[in-house]
Amino acid sequence: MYTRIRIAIADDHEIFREGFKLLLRDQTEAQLVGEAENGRELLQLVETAKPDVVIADIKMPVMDGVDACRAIKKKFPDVQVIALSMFNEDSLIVDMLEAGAKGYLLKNTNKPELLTAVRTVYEGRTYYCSATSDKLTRMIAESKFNPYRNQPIVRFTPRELDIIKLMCQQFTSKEIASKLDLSIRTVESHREKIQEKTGSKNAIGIVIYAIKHELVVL
Amino acid sequence: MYTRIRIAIADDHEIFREGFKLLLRDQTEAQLVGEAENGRELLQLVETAKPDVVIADIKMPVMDGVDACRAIKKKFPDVQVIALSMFNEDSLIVDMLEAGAKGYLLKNTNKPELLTAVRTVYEGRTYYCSATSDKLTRMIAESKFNPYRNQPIVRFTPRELDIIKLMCQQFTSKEIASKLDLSIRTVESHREKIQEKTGSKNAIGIVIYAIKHELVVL
DNA sequence: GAACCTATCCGTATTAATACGGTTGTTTGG
DNA sequence: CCAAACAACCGTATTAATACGGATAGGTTC
Repeated sequence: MYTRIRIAIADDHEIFREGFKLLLRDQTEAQLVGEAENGRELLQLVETAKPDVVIADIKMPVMDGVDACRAIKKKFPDVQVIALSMFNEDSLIVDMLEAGAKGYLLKNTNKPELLTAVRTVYEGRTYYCSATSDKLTRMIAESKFNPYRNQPIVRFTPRELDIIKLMCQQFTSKEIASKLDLSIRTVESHREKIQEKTGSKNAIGIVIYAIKHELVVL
Repeated sequence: MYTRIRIAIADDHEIFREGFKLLLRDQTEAQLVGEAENGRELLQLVETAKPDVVIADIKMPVMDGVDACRAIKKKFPDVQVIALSMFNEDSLIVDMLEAGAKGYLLKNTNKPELLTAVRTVYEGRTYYCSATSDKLTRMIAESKFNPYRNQPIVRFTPRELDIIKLMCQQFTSKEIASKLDLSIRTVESHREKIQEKTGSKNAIGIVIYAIKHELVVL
């Protein structure tokens, strides 16, 4: 093998980028050709460094991994994207695959798996870590994910985000209503809407969703 | 400077260990002399590799960072410990400092900060990242942390852990009672107790506590 | 401009969560 | 061995959260 696979990495945490750098040392199959702190930087990087494979965190400031992936696949369809995430979450997986990612890794991955993933997507196939693979199987089995009908895209209104954040601070609907100068019922309506959007059963589900999707900082 | 500071690192995630490895390369001040996946391994490592400074994750399988730190400080009082955590959480900070840690870093640290922390604790002083430092200031200001009176150690009974885990799965008290074959009231009593122990206002507080303290896996 | 969508808002009824109070049995430290 | 502490359990009363239903205003599409 005389051409090494060119890799670019995007993650807002330096420690993760460094971790990947080291995982990619001392082997001849792939080489790191650039790193980015967010989606926008990643786009420039793809343009200049011409990587074969991009490993991108899903949650990043400025531009997240989903949008970056979409933009990359539009402009450079031959660049393969591997999504990187803390959580093995249904909607995150679907979002990234929908955006064109060909791989999905959790952040507790290791060197052999990383190289396998890189090699696999470079060869045009898909690679999912075992937990994600299991999730996908279950999603299809439960028909939660129907490939013929697009999954609704969850987006929150400013008011909904206000309420999610305050909920995560353990404020009751009454307290939130008072803070935002609304009727309690209005706050409760928003909560119902959020519950529906997140597929939650109750407030706890909303909070867990918010944490997994980094809508709030712990 | 002819003696480099000897560092050992303990974290159950390979990617973090690799990240730290790389952060410690290309500089002459410190050198990594060993790595461990959990507290027990770390203890052996300290014995054999004789590090000056240990950087330890708080949450690890087999033996956590708090217990490992305590054991290290007991047997090797000259070894300085820097705690490493995802969260800037009051009780985690207090636990580690109580166990004898001289530094506290969040996992989104960077190379200069890491080296500063290592250098500082090596010189016998303490280093807290700015967020932790702020927390400590606030804790003292609010007298939440009274250095003359030990903070109560929070431990959960098996039943309480059962209930915490089921709560995080969005089960209601009624459902939990049914699953565990208890009265609803019993479950509710446990919840009250947990709320008290965690200093939470409601169920949401319990869930956030559980996530921060890794009592549950997301 | 009519039909549609959606964010924001709110009332009523039901169910769940919480506050306060208490019993029993076990473990533990003096 | 006794007192104290605590785990596990439950009843009653109050407050909060949720289900179901609907109103209004602003923007978009056809």
